[in-house]
Amino acid sequence: MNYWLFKSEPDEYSIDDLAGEPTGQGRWDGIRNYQARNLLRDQVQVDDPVFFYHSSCKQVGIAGIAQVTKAAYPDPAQYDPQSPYFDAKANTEAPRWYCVDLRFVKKFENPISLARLKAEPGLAAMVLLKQGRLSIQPVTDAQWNTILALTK
DNA sequence: GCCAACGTTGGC
DNA sequence: GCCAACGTTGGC
Repeated sequence: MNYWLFKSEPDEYSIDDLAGEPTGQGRWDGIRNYQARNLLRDQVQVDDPVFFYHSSCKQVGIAGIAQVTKAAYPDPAQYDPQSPYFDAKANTEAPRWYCVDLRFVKKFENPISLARLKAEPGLAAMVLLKQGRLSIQPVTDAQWNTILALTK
């Protein structure tokens, strides 16, 4: 089992959107970066816990927790010419892009801001702080626990 | 396979 | 809206 941090712009898809999914699950699609794709396809497993991170918004930071309910499968949006995530070079024999399904677990009463994460000495090695642009990131056990402690 | 040009992400 | 960081594209 691995811990993760997934980034989303809340204007596009927020933790409240996930919490409000009528089926109880949401699809994490639209990943169009190879490094993120590889992590999603090869390492993200069912039941892995995920920090839900809000980027490019008023309250940048970790908004809550989700959990993987379905491991990687080809992202249907890559085949849909109407979708902004359409990829003409993708085909069903050789999918390029993958997605997973998530369920909502909890929303933090107080989101943990990026500034707070930066201020925490134990988190200096976080991928988020080292390689800010990666949208699917591994989180170590120690980092996970350190961050959870900040919510209390 | 190098690398310049270009596009995107994302914090501020 | 600016701009730094960095990923991707494409000519050679």
